[in-house]
Amino acid sequence: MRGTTDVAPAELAARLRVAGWRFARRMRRESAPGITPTVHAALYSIEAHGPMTAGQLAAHEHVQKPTMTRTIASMVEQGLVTRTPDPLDGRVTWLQVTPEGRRLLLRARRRTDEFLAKRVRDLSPEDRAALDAAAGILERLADGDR
Amino acid sequence: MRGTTDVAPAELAARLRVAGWRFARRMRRESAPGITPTVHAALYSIEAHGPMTAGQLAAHEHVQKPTMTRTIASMVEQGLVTRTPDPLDGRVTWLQVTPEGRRLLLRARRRTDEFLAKRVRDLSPEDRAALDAAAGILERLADGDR
DNA sequence: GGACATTAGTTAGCTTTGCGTACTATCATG
DNA sequence: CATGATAGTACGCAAAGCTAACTAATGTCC
Repeated sequence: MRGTTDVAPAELAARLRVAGWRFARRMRRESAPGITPTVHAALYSIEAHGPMTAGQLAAHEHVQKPTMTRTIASMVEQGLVTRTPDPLDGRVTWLQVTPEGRRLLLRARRRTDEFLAKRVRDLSPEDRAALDAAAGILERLADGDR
Repeated sequence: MRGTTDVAPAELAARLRVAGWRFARRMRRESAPGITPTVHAALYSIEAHGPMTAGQLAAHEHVQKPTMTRTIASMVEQGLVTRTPDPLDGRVTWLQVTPEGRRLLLRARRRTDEFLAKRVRDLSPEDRAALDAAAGILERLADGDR
């Protein structure tokens, strides 16, 4: 990647914003029936992280607690996660993915493949490597607190 | 970029979905007051493209026409774009960015800078190059029709 | 040990932004 | 001129974010 002319931050920022927004919109349209992107992301986090509290999950997803409350309610209603009250601290409840939830996650992943992975597969290895790097950088950009 | 171990499409897809979604969420949170991301994107497109019809704009943004109708109504109400009926075809109206709209676009861009470009500036040139490449690839991924 | 602050989570209500269906107005074509 | 296609709108629904205000539980401090 030597010899690349350096990129102007402001323009890159503008392009990123547009590209990212459009990408997210498309992802919503292509998401599997029965699982919205928000639920998908939350479920994914719980599975990856192990048992979490609602507050931890909200912080991790960078979302306000009331927003997460609703997402969790929806997941519980669908039987995707269980709430278990903490025996020591009566304020907190722990969230865990059910087998049902794990199944849905797998199914959704397969469904995403139909759309996204197919296209990813059509990219050159170089492009894939660029995207792979970008995914990490994007997350850092999105997550910072400042 | 030789020597990079090749990336598994399915996993890259999963990471991309999560990263993209989170990034978009963050962009919404950081968007300038007085301009929502959707309006921002639409305005940006009209300015970049020159005069467009509502249908063209909807297609370009990959959004249904009714959705775009509402976005346009909001922009017209705020004085950001003007509607001019086509003199030959009574069904179509042409959209143009007003000076007001251009001003807002500039302001929003500066505002985005406060958040995004600052972080972009902190990246290494290599990371910036990766993101630059990724922005284009992401758009291609999001835009395809298949 | 009781008053007060802090923390986890919920409830309620608002906004944005997507969708689909169904409609109107205009144009094109046989 | 009737019939069909096309541009755009109206309307209602759902997802997903926010803030403000609340409840319940826990901590703290005199």
